[in-house]
Amino acid sequence: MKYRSVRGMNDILPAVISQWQVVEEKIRELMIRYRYHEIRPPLLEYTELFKRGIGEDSDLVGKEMYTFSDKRGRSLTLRPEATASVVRAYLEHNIDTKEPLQKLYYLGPMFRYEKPQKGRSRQFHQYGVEAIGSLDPALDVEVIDIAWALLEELGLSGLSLRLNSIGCRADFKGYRQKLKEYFATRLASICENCRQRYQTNPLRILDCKKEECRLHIQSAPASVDYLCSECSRHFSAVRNYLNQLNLTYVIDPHLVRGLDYYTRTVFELISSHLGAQDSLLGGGRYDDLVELLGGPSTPAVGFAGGMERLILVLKEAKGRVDRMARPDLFIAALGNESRSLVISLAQQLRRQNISLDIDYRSRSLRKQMTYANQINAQHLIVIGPDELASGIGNIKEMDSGRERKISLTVEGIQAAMEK
RNA sequence: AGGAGCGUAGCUCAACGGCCAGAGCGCUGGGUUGUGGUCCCAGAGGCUGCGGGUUCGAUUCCCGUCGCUCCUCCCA
Repeated sequence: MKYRSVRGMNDILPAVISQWQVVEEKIRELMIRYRYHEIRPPLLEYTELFKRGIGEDSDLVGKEMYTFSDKRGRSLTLRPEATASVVRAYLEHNIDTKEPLQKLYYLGPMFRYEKPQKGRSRQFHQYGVEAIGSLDPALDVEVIDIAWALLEELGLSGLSLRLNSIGCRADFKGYRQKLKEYFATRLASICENCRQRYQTNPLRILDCKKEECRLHIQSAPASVDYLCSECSRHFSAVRNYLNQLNLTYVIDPHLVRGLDYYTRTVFELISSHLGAQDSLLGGGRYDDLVELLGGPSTPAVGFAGGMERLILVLKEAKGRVDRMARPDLFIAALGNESRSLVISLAQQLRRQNISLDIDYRSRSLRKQMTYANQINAQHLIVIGPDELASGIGNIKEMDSGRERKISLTVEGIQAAMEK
C-alpha cells in the first residue's frame, strides 16, 4: 500500500458516519433549544494566541501543539482547543458591542501532537459551548445542564459530575502558597514531574495520577477553603441551582483542569464506561481570559467534549444505529433497450424525493434482485421488453412479496408506493 | 517522551523450522435474462510489512527498521 493517512489522523468511514451524524444533529438541535449560536473559527491561529490563552507551562502548550512556520516565517498552530479562538473572534469582531451576553457553540476538529491510543488521536473532534459576558452562577449551571441534557438525551447512563471551585486569580495566590507549604515537606516522595510542577505551577500536582503523589494529594489543602467571600458565594449559588435542577454532583476538592485560564467553577462529566480516558467532557469559568487576550474584563463559562470518546461510549451503551434509511425502490433493467426508460424514471423519481437505486454494471436480473435485496429496498420494479412496449408493469413490495399492476410513469409509481 | 503486543487474501484469522501458504466471510461469474433472501459449482485475489542474519530450507528463530494497536503520563 503506497499512501497512508498521517499518524493519528483517521478517516471516518461511511460505515460509522451515521453515529457522527446522530450526535451532531442532537448537538445542533439542543443548541437551538438553549439558544446558543454556532461559530466556526479557522483551524489555524498564530501560535502566540494559544501560548497566551492556554498558558505556557500547560502540557498542552508545552508539548502537544502542532506548530509550524508559514512561508513568511510566522509561527502557526493547528488549534488544540477552541476556546482561545472563539474569544479571539469575539474580540476581533467586537461581538460584545451587539449584545453583552454571547452564547456560542462550535463543533469541529482539534489537533494535539500526542501518541495515539484508545479514545485519543492527533486529529480529534470537539463540541463545546462558550457563554461570554456574565458572571451569573445560573449561567454556570445552564452550561452544565446542557452537558447533562446532551449526554442523557443520547441515551447515556452511568454519568457523574465532578465539581470544584478553584477561586479567582487573587485566591490562587493564597492557595498556591498553601500548596507549596504542604508539598515542601513532601518533595522527596512525589514524582519527578511533580517536583517540576512544584516550581512552575503547584496546582498541577493535584492532577497527577501517580500512586506516590495521589497519597499526598488526598490530604492536600482544598481550594474551596481558600475562596474569597465573593467566590465562595458564587460557588454556593452554583451548588444551590444544581440541587434545584436535580443535577447531582460530587465535590472533588482537588479537581483542577489542564488549562491555565480556568477560574472559579470547574467541572467534568465522566463515564463509568470508559477506562483510562474517562473524562467525556470538561469545562468551567474563565473570567480572565477575555481580558488576557486584550479585551475588556469579561467573565465567561463553557465546556468542551470529545466526539470520538462520546461515540465510543454510545457504542458500548447501545450498539450501532444505522441512519441510512431503506431505499424506497430498486428498478431492475432487463435487456439493454429498457435501460433508458429506467434511467429517466430514476432521475424523475429521485427529484420527487424518492430514494432509489438502479444497476450500473449490466448484471443479470438475478444479480440485480440479489442486490436489491442486499440494500434492503422496499419496492422493486422490473422493466423489460414487455413493460417497455406496454408502459404497464408490476411493483413488488419486497417484504410481503405482494405485486401490483401499475403504469410506468412517475405518477403511477409514486401513487403505488404511497400505500 | 517511556513501556508492551501485533504485522499472512478486501475483512477476521489458521499453518511443528519442511510438499504448491489455507479457511470462513466478502467479491465476481455460473446453475437461473422474467422475480429476491436459501442452496450448489467455479473463479479472482498473497513480495507472509520491509531489510539483513542463522539454516540444506524461514510465514515460523534472531537483529534492525517501518507501521499499527494498547498501556503509563496528560488530556477530550
